[in-house]
Amino acid sequence: MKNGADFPPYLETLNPEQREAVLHQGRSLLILAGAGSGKTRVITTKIAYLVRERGLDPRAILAVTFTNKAAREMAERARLIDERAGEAMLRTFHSFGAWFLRRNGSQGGLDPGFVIYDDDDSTALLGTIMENVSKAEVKEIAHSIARAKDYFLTPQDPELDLINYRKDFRDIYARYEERLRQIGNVDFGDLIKKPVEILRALPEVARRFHDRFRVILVDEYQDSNIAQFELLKELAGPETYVCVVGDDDQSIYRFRGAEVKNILEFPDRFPGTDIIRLERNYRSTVPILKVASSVVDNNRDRLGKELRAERGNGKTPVLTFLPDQDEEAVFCANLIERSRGKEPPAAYSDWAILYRTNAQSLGFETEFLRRRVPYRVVGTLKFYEREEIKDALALLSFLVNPRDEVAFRRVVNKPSRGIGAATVDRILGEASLGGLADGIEAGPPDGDLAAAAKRLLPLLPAKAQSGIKAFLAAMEKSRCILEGTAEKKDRKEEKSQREGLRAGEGLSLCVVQLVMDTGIAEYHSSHDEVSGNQRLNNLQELANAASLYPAAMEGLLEFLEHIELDRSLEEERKEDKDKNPDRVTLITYHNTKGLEFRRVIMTGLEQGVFPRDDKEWEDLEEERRLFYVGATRAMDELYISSCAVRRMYGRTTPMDPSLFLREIDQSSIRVIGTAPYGFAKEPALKKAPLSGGKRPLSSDGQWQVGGRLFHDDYGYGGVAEIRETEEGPVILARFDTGKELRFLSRHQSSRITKIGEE
DNA sequence: TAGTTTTAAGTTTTT
DNA sequence: CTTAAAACTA
Repeated sequence: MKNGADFPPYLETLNPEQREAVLHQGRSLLILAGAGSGKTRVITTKIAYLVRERGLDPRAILAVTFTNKAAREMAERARLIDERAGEAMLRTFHSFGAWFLRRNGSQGGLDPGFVIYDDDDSTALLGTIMENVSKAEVKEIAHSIARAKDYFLTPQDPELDLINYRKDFRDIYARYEERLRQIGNVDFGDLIKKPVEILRALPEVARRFHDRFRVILVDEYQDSNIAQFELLKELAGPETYVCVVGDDDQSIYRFRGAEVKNILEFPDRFPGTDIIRLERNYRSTVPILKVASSVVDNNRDRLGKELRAERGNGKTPVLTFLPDQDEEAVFCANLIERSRGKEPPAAYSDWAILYRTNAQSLGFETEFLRRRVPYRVVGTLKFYEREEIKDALALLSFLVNPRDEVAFRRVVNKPSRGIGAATVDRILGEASLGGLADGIEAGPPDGDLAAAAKRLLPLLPAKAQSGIKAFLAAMEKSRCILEGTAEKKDRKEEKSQREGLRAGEGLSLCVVQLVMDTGIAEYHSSHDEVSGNQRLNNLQELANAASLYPAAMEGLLEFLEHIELDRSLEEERKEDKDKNPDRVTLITYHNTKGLEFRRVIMTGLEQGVFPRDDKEWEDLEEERRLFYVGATRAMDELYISSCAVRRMYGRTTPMDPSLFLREIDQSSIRVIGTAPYGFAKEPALKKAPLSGGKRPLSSDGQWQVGGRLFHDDYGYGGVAEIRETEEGPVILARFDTGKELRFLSRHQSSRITKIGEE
C-alpha cells in the first residue's frame, strides 16, 4: 500500500482527495468539505487508518462531533472498518468537557459530583440573584451570560460590553458565577470554559493530556465557538496532530456563539496547516446543487469553493407559489401521494419537509393526519421540559448535590408542605452562614441545604416541621437505596405501593421511590384528571430509562449527565417502538444537518419567515447558509414553496416572497403557479387588459382596472377586469397567488381593502 | 399563600 | 392562536 497502487479496499474506494486527507501526515490539516462530499467517511476512515496502518492506540485519538447522534454514528462506522477504531474517544465538546471535569475538576476547586445545569436551571438561579426583575429580563441576561462563556469572556473581561451593554451586567455575571461555585454545579458554558482554565493553570495536567491524545479530529468545525477553539488549542500539545473538518457555507449556529472565523483563520492559528478541499458532491444532481450554490454565492464572507455534482443532470427543481400555509400542506401531501403512484414509486421515507420553525410543523401534521400520510417529526423533544420530569430530575439532582438551591426551591414545597418563601430563606441563610439561629448547634456554612433544614427543624412552624421531615425522610431513604444500606423490607414495600409506578432494574427503583415518597407522583397524577395519567406515564418512562443505570451514586450521576447532554434519547426510542419506518420526515432546516433525502420540499420561503428577518447582514448571511444546507440535503428532487399569506399569532399576514428566491439561478428552476408581484420580472399587473392606454373605471367610480387591493385570505392582487351588469359593476380581482375573485362593487367584502391605484 | 382569572407576549435554531 | 406571566381573590 506504500506505493499508492495497492491500497486496502477501504482506502481503494476513496477518491484521490479523500485518500490524501486520510493518509495526510504533518502538523495539522484543514479539510474543507462541501456538502455531500463524504467527510464523515473521511474521518471514520482516517481513524481506522491511524489505528490499523499506523499502529496508533485508539485511546490516543479524540474525535469531536457536533451532536451525540453523530458521535454514535461515527463510532459505529469506524468500527465497521476496524473493530479497534471504535475504541477511540468520540464525543461532543460538551460531553468531553464533562468527562474532563469529573476527573480534573477538583484541581480547579470543583467537586466531581457536580450536576449540569441546563438553560432553564441557569435562568432559575439567576432569578434568585436578581430581585424585582421580570422573568423575560432574567432570561435575556441568562442568555448573555451563556454567550459570554461561548466567547470565553470572564466577568472581568473588558470586551464584556459587546455581549450586553447594561452597566450592571458585569456585576450580575460575577454574582452568578459565585453562586454557581458555592452550589458546586456547572452550566453548559462551564463544560468548555473550565477545562480551558484548568489546562492553562496547571501545566502538568495539560502535559498529561498532550501525552494521551496524539490525534485530535474535529467534525463540523464551522460550528465551533471561541471557547471551543481555546479548548482545542490547550488540548493540542506540540506533538499533537490536529485535523478539523468543516464547510464555512454550512455554519448555521452563529446565534449560539459559533464563529465562522474559527475555520477561516484556522491556518493562521495553527501554523503549518495543510488544506485539502473535497469538492466532489456525490449526493445531489447538477440543478439542485446549482440552486443551492447560486443563493450562497451572494454571501460575502466565505472561502468560496466549486462543488461538482458527480451524479450529473437530473430533474429540474420546482418553485411553487401558493395562497397560504394550508394550501402549502395540501400541495406537499399531493406531491407525496402522487409520487407513490409513479414508476418507480417513491416511498414516504424518500420525502422530507423542511421548515424554519418548529411551530410550522403543525399545519403539515394536521393535513397528513387527515390524509393518512405517515410522518415523523424530528426534534421536538419536549419530554425533558415537562413539569413532572423536571420535578423528578430536581429531586435526583438534590440527592446528588444537597447544595443545589435551584433543585431545592423547585421541589421542597411541592406538593405544598407549608414551606413558604420565609422558611426557604431561613434554610438558605442557615446553610450559607451556619449557626445563625439561637439555641441550636452551630452548623458548618457549607451550603448543605438538607443539613441546614434539619438543624432548623425545631425552630420552624409545626406545619413546616412535619413537611420538611417528610421531605428529608424521602431523600434519606433514596440515599440508603443508592448506598445499598436500605432495609430489605423497605424495598419490598415499594413494590406493593398502589400508585401504579413499576420499579424495574437498577436506578429505576430509586426514581420510583423518590417520586412516590415525596408525593410528586401523587401531585401530578391527581392534579389534573385528563393529563394526570399521561404525567404518570412520563414519570414511568423516566424510571424505565433509569433502569439502565446501576443503583448507586455513580449511576445516578451518569444518568443525570446523560440526560443533560443528550436529549435525543427519547426520539430514538420512539422510533423503535413503532415499526413503520416508511414515513415522511418533518424537520427544521437546522436539524437536517448531516442528513440526506431523495426528495426535499423547502417550505415557507417568505420574507420574515425564511430569512427570518433582515435586520443584520451577518444574520442574513447565516440564513443563506441555512438555505444552502437545506437544498443540499436533496438527492434527486427539490421543491420550494412560498405562501402569499401566512397565519401568525392567530392573524393572517400578507407575505413577500423570500429574497433568496430571486437569487436562485433562474435557469435551474421551474416556476409553477403565478409568481407574485415583486417576484416576476414582469409584474402580474401588466397582464391586466388595458384599453387604449386608459384604464376602465367602474360606473360607480369605485374601481379602476389595474387598481391594487388586498384580501385577508388571498393577499395582494389587482383589478383585472370590470364588467357592468344590471346589478352594478362586477369586479374581477386577480391575486398575486393566481387566485381570481369576482364580486359586486356594492357588495365589497370587508376582507378586501383597497390600497390605491397603480 | 394557593389557586384562580385576566392580560400580555411571542415563534428561531441546540449542546 | 397558544402559552406564560402578572394580577387578583378566597
